[in-house]
Amino acid sequence: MADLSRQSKPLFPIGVVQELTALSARQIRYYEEQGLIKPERTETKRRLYSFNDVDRLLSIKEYLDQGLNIAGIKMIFDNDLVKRERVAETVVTTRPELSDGELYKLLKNELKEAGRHGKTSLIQGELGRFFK
DNA sequence: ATTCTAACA
DNA sequence: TGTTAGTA
Repeated sequence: MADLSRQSKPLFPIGVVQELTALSARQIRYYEEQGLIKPERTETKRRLYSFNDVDRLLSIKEYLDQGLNIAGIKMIFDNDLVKRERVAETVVTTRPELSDGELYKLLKNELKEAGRHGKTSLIQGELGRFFK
């Protein structure tokens, strides 16, 4: 596990995230209050966002102008976590002959796709009607 | 120069 | 959500 730590490493300050996501600092901090993201803090309380946080913010923006509210987005993220765990469990129980290295490679790709865009399109449509 | 928290003519 | 005030 080397690629994972890179994506979750706290790197950029809110100013950079603002440009990367085209979101206002106010919005970025607000989504944090709502529990959608959890950036690290420096010794002096300044926020540091990871690659994953930025990716998350971009997803939030998409879901938002698709008509979902904070509650709906929370459910989608929670559901993504369940899906990731389910995928991992499935692979492990189905192919016990895989070496750790092979298993890791499979999981890394599966998790990346599931966490990104695509696997959520189904539930996305459902939640859209109840939380907009 | 930047970011942070809190608050609202 | 924007914006502004007073800091760190």
